[in-house]
Amino acid sequence: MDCKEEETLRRGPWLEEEDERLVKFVNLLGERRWDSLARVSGLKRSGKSCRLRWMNYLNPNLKHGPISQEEEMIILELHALWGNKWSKIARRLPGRTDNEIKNYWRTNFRKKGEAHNYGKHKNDVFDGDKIIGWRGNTGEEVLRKYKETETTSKTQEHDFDEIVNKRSMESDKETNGGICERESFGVMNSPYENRISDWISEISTDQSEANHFEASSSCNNENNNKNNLNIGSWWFQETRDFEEFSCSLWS
DNA sequence: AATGGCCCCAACCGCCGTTTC
DNA sequence: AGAAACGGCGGTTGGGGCCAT
Repeated sequence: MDCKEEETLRRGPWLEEEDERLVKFVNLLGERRWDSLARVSGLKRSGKSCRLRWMNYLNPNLKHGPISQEEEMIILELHALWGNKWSKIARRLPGRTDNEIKNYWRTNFRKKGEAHNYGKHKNDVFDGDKIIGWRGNTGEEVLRKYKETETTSKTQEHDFDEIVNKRSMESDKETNGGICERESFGVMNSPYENRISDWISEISTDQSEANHFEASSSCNNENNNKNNLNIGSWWFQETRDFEEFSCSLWS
């Protein structure tokens, strides 16, 4: 990225239309090569900025809303165990980001002292130094909830990885427009997330329509027909101007 | 109503490890 | 093998909103 380009990079809060564009391109290109994605999308943002926006806000796998008591407990326990390993802690909390946990920790515990809130709740029950009841939960309940979360986390990671791997293996015979149905994990609920979900559906529809158009307009060419059934190929094997294509998505 | 202080959180920064060429 | 690009991570900052005065 040259100096001239750097000068024109946008910073600060993301606009809704930028979000929309980023979602479209992440779903087309995948969550990787962020610098390239930033370039071809026409977004005047750095690759890092795009990645961060996706990872911390736009990713439909994210859970928005307040941290639950169980999550808070897990954060406390894991922070005691691992320290400021926010990403490591985040992996144990499905749908939460390292940034979110970091902010939550700083807001709720750092100033007050890590153990300050731990044991101050009216429902916390102690046996000497050991907490045996946490905010109305028995020790067994807390442990069970933690283990459930751990299992859910692993299951979701596994399910998603499996889909990604499957998609990777099937890349030569793609039939679903390259869109990974993340909402199938049941973690989309806010209006904004629903909106994003709509965008994703739009892309899928756009691709299907485009695919159909290409298939019908080039019926004289058998090879083209084969390629046109492959949506991933349709987007990228053609020698079309990607910038031009990106502008059409932006409008 | 104005304002100052505080809180929250999105976004940025810089460093470092990993991957790619 | 080495350099460059990329991606991940933890720390920091800045702005908007809320609340007390």
